[in-house]
Amino acid sequence: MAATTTVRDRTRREIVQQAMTLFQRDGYSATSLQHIATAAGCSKATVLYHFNGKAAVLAAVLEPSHAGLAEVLAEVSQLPAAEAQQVAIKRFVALAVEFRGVISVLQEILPTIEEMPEFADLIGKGIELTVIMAGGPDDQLEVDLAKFAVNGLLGECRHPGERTDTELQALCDTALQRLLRPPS
Amino acid sequence: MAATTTVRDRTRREIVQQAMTLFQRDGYSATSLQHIATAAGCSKATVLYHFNGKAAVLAAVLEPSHAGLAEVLAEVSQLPAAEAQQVAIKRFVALAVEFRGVISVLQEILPTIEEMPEFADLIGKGIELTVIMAGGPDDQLEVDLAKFAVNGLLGECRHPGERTDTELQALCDTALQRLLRPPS
DNA sequence: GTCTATACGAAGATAGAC
DNA sequence: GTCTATCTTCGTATAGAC
Repeated sequence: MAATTTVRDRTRREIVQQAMTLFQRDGYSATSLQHIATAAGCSKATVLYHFNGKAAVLAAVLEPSHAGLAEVLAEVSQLPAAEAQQVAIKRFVALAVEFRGVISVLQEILPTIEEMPEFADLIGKGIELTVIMAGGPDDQLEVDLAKFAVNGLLGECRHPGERTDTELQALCDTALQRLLRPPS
Repeated sequence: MAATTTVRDRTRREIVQQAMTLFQRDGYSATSLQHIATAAGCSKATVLYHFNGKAAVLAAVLEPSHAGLAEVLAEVSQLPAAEAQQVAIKRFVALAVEFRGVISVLQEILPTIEEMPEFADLIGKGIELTVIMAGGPDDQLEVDLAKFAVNGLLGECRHPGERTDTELQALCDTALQRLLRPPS
């Protein structure tokens, strides 16, 4: 009941794939369900049969990065605090570079995220990892600086093509090293 | 022909005032012309008589911060490079704190800014000041870190009410001091 | 000069035929 | 599962009252 590729699955995947491309190129709000449907070769109603609204399409687009974040968080949570911080920073930068294409979409919807319960868990996990990168929740200044670093990093991940993955990684590493200090 | 407060001026100001409140509370794209008109006590068409579209309303909302940015830029441009950097950082943080309320709106529209010529100058001036904060255009790494810092700062200016202006200023000062180094 | 009334195309979303 | 037809609301535009 699992490994067979149904028509349903193929259509779904095509919609997600085309939506991801359009969201990255034109932005989330500038991309209509009609655009997605046309690119995927189906009708608007078909998109809404597979996904419970435009936000659900976005949730599907973000799912791989969500899963990656959850995996990093689970791994880091089992380490002692001092070690966890360094590993979290390294893993987070790698994650941001890997999914840099969809990060601009995340930035765009952030102001209106409150009314999108689809993304509450994604945002929550992001905050959890941010606290770990700050070396724990005790030093409020370091937590704030970690949030500052995350915002800077997300902003830098936009502008696709301006930088190679290697260059982006180097820049983010430098910035986070300057910003985040281990607790003394 | 100048100092008299016409009905026109009063209506215009009311529209801008209400639009600012709604943009900050609900986001730019989630705020309709109808919402603005109702809050301002007039009709949708009246809003469009005074402003040439929704983007023009936003431009009016952002005008004070735009003017502040232009003033800082003009002032800093006349200083020698080494001194300009420090002054630019100080002034930019103060500017961000002063206009923290509208910054989330700026962040929201950034992905679609290309199709909004109304804001080309605002964005351009922001980039100019960023380069100055980096200590000049020569060291690409420092320029990138300055952009990184600006993104982090803009992100922190959201969440109204979480921090006082003083706390926000202290945080941004610390972050920019850690991130940006004077050229050696 | 300032506003109300009305109309148009496109958006997200739903109902129902096949 | 996929479609056409339809609904509501959006941003935008214009005609015309005062």
